Amino acid sequence: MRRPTIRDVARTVGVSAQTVSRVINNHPDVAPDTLARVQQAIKDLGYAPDVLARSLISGRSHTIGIVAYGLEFYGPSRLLTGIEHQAAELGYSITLNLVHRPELAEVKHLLNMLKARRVDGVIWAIPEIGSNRKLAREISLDASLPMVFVNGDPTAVGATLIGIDNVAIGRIATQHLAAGGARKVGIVTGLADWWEAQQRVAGWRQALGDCGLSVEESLIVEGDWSAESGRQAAIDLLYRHPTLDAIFASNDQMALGVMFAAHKLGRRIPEDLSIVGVDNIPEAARFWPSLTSIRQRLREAGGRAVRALDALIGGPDRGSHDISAQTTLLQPELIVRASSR
Amino acid sequence: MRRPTIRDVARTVGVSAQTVSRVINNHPDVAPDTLARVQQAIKDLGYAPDVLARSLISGRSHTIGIVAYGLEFYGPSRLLTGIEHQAAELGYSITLNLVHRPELAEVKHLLNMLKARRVDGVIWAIPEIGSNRKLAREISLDASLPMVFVNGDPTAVGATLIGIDNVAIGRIATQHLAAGGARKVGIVTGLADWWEAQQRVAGWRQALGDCGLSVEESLIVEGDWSAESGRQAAIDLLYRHPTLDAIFASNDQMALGVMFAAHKLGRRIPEDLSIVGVDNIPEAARFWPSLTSIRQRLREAGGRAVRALDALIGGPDRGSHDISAQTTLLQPELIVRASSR
DNA sequence: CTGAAAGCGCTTACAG
DNA sequence: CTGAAAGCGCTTACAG
Repeated sequence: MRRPTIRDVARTVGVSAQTVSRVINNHPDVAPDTLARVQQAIKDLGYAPDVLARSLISGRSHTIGIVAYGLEFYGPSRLLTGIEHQAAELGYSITLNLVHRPELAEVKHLLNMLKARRVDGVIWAIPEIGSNRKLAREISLDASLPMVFVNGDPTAVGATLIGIDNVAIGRIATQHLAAGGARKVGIVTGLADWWEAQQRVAGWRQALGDCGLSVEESLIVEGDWSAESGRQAAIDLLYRHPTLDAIFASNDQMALGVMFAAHKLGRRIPEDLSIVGVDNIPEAARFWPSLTSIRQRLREAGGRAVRALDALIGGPDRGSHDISAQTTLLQPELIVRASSR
Repeated sequence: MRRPTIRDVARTVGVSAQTVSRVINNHPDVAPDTLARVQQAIKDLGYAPDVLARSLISGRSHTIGIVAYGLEFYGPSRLLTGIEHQAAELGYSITLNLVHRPELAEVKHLLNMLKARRVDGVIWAIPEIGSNRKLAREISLDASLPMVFVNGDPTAVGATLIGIDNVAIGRIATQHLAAGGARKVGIVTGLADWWEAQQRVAGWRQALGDCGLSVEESLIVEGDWSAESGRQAAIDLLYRHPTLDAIFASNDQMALGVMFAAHKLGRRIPEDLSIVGVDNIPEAARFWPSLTSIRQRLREAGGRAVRALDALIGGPDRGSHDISAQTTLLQPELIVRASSR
């Protein structure tokens, strides 16, 4: 009942284990007759090489470690889907590590575990909070563990990073609102310590400046990415600025909450209040009214991250290509619907 | 620059590798002085045992394989989060395999890969379509690979399964609508070949019968779980049955689409049309109007699946407990909001 | 309390 | 074209 080993195959055919190994690995120089008999035996016995034993000797596990966060959100889910898809295509398995609080303490422990599992590389896809990335980067360099970051500060020295241009997200959304005639544009940000949230605010500032609109700090309210926080933020904003005619919500869930508040307060969308969200989740088209949003190419970002990591790992001819750290920023795209003028 | 091995530690201290192994594994019978010196050396060198080598010899990888689907949906994401959380707690790593089309062909390939990776067990969380589960079950028995199924037909012989009572979901939703005075209750189903979708329809039928309401086949429209399909289905239903006063949508996304259609057609919610969804996604509370929905305890289902698998695998004293196949059905819960009378 | 030997399942030079 | 030997990093009996 034990799984058959390479030795079992060898015994069946009457050759050495070495010969079977050659067949498995498509080495040349196997007599056609031997080849056929070995292949037959492999089929008969249902033999499959033990990946663990192979990894032990080759030093490569063909596994990549994913450190991710907040799978209950749309963005991270899409990203993971993209990662898994591309990884499977390149022959990697994925070890998933979900982080609940992206804090310092866990970083070292996480990477130690991944190293002990001999992952070939790591994709670091938790938000940049405090110096957790810096630490991860240091450890990866120390251990010469290939690592690719997803999102976060692209100016971090020496790190390979695949990201979305979050400043552009804020800018595009705000420009669109201004172009539609908005004079006073509020913003509901994501959690303030998230890099992405900060960048979107920066884009909002830029665009207001460019359009000659005033930037008041009271136009900024922090949300926590949830619909409920969007609702509360909208109530705050509209109370502070009765003449507010547009709100940029940093994700679609919060935009939903903003809409809810607007309905409740009797503001017509988009006549009285224009609203733009971020993510372009599939449901956004069926919000009432349908939501103008910004599409991020998260699946593609995930796929690119894997390809970049694969290049760092070295592929078949390991180390032959010296890939220097590089940053890729994908551009977001505006999807106009009924919630904005 | 190479990772230190057990031999490096041994050499540093001046003992045998065997002694170091005893320290790592907390075996008794190590002289206190030796113990201390070995532990010091382990720290100094930053030694961590190679999980691969350990697995090779122990036959246990402390890794479980997850076969999942549709991470971009809320349900599967939550489930995976629950699985990962409990797995980490029990010391398992997770290998994630996303399936794009849950069809026959991939089953064998998938399980072969997982077996080659020497996973200790598998959680099978893709929808039951056709006989994909039967095949998976057979292979797992053949290979004596512990396997736990999530959702799907609980009457399948001999399989350990953690599920949600989907018939109850349909029944609770429909009873609630009837209790609110609905006389004609339409249903927007999920994809027809999904077990969950079928069960919810069955619950809807049961409840209509119990309440003495008529079950007409034209009250059933198939959706594909998306908001857009919900919108179209609602238009169909309201066209066929102008007197329809309630719609049960098999998930919240489709419920959102139903609401969209109702707004568009000028039906007031809930005065003219009551609506109930399923999943109770966080956004449901901020749909306009806020959506009555059915909560499934998916995170808990994930956690339970891991614990059940751990029991099958055998824990520390492997095989000492003979866990016979068993089924657990979690009960759903109605969350009443403004979309239903 | 401690060590020498064998082996988990495979692959990599090295002979022939 | 094929095989005997050594070894990847660890653990498991077996001696002492």
